[in-house]
Amino acid sequence: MTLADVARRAGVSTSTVSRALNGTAPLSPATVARVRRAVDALGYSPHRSARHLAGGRTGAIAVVVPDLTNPFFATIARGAQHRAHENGELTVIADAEDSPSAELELIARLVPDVDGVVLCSPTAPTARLVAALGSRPAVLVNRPIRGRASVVADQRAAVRLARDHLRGLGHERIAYVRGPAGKWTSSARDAQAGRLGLDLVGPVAPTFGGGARAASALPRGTTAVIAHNDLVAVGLVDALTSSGRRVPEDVSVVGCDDVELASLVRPALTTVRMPLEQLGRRAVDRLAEQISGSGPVGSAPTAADPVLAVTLTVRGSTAPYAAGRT
Amino acid sequence: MTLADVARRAGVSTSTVSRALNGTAPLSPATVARVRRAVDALGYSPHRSARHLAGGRTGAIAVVVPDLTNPFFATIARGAQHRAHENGELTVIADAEDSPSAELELIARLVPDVDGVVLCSPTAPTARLVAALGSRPAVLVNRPIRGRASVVADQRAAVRLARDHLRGLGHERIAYVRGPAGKWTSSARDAQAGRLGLDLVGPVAPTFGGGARAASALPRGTTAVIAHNDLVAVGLVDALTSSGRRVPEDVSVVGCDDVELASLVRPALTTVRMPLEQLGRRAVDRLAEQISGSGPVGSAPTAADPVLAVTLTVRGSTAPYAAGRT
DNA sequence: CTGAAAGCGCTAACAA
DNA sequence: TTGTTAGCGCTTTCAG
Repeated sequence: MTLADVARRAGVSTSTVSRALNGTAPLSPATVARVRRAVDALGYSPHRSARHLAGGRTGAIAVVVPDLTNPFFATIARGAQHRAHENGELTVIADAEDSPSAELELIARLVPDVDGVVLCSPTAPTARLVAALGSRPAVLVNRPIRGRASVVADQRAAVRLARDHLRGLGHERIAYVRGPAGKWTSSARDAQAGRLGLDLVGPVAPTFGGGARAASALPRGTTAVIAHNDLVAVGLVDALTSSGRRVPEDVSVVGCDDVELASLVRPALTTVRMPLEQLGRRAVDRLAEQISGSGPVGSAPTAADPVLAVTLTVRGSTAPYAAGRT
Repeated sequence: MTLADVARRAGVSTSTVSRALNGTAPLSPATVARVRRAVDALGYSPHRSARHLAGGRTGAIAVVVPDLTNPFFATIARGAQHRAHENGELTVIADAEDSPSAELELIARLVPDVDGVVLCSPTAPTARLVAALGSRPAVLVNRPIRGRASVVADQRAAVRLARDHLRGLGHERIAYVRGPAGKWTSSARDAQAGRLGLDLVGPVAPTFGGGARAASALPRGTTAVIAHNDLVAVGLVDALTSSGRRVPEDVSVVGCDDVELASLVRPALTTVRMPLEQLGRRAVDRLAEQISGSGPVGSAPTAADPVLAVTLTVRGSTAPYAAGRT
């Protein structure tokens, strides 16, 4: 089943079929219809490699995540794959196993075989990334780099939402546990926390253990704390609990990301939900623009980088501040 | 950078370079060495699509998982990618989003572009899978199908390990919460539970809610329960706890899979650890055999299907049975 | 053991 | 608006 078969069946030349399928040149509607009919009469589907070799698109995009076993990233990848699928593009999801060098290697390996790349929270140095990407279509997720397209979740709103919730509950001494220095999401959230006048704690590792560590570093008088992410929040709650302080009666805790874990622990975690699947979808949309886009792609993003809204999910780990009561 | 460049540099023909690189024909060691030197002097790397188009391998394999956001599957995928990478093959990880039809569609879409496919716990009907795979190299993970290669974790040992642990602790009335009918892992575990004479409960959905439901269906006098998986176990513990029964003082609970969650909840879950990454690696190994293997691949697995060992991770959710005491 | 030549299926000038 | 003609980079007969 090749282009030639279709051409024969439709009574036109192979180039006409090619053009009809790719919209590469103006064709008479009649011809297009005839070709289209032949195509699905024959159940034809183009040969990806042939198309690629001949200088066309590969019809595939790559999505690189730092840690596939982290549902946070897996969900973004899912959103991306979903959207790409709708566009008829194949998606190659690749796992960098939390290694910057593996990440770079993956990119290098994938780039020749796809039309574009989506990079989720890449961990490699900016300069390296820029070099690896060259002028290829690419979109960064949650890690803006000048001159390249990106899509991010609203980190400032995340911290603000958590703070406002706590304030509304009557809390005044609110601590914020910082995430690992160097990660964009950390810096973005940390900066906002500082701006908001929260008591900064950490940075700590973005893990359960990190949360435990943070628990013992809380300023005296703290009645509420916002953690850099859910895992830290859970570790924090655990440490707090085993040191005799009750959550939420004695201290309220808010997480960030709303991973599944947050709804499974007791008390369930109040947390900020990130639009994960949407991040993936938007990234693919932006990538599609670049791929089909005109001009020297890669260097000049066509539109403003979208900042996606986040929302607060209130659960059992937060309660009104009531000194003396309960 | 093409084959021709290498050929020129090495002073041989392109076909010789091709043969040297693929070991397709007997070549004098001297020639091979010369070619090899030229290759890495030039930093040459073959053009995947060209190679594919010309009838060679694509140098890529696909790994299809039913739910990428489930760390259980993501970890298997990681193992697979890791090993494939070592073999110099590119890995395409794809997410079926828990839809059997999407799964089938993915397979159909990927199969023409890869040398082989690894299917993790596929959810589509056997007949459909067989049809979709045709005679292409493929390996099934945790879902044996006659006539196709597969690699599985030892489900029987999993239940046995849990039972023995509980027995050793003095428990005699042990319940087993069954997973969803139709899944291979469920049936394998359920059958073993029956064989072992445990009190069967369920089946319930493999979720937190399923565990909660199971809690109220436990036979009177039950002092220990083994759940189909960790999520169910956690839901079970939660329901038990809120109905006033303490874990592990009143009833011991054992999960299965040892996902991260198991170590994060309180009490932490005693559970059976599955060799996830190893499953992925072995699957790729078996796939590699088929791909390079002789004979009509796909129909006659070359070796016996491996059954990988599992281990028990003891944590806080289990304790000795001591009627009357503590 | 090695070279020459013929495509694989498709796209992209270049004509018409 | 459409057809003709070259290849893309590689593998593979077929000679030698």
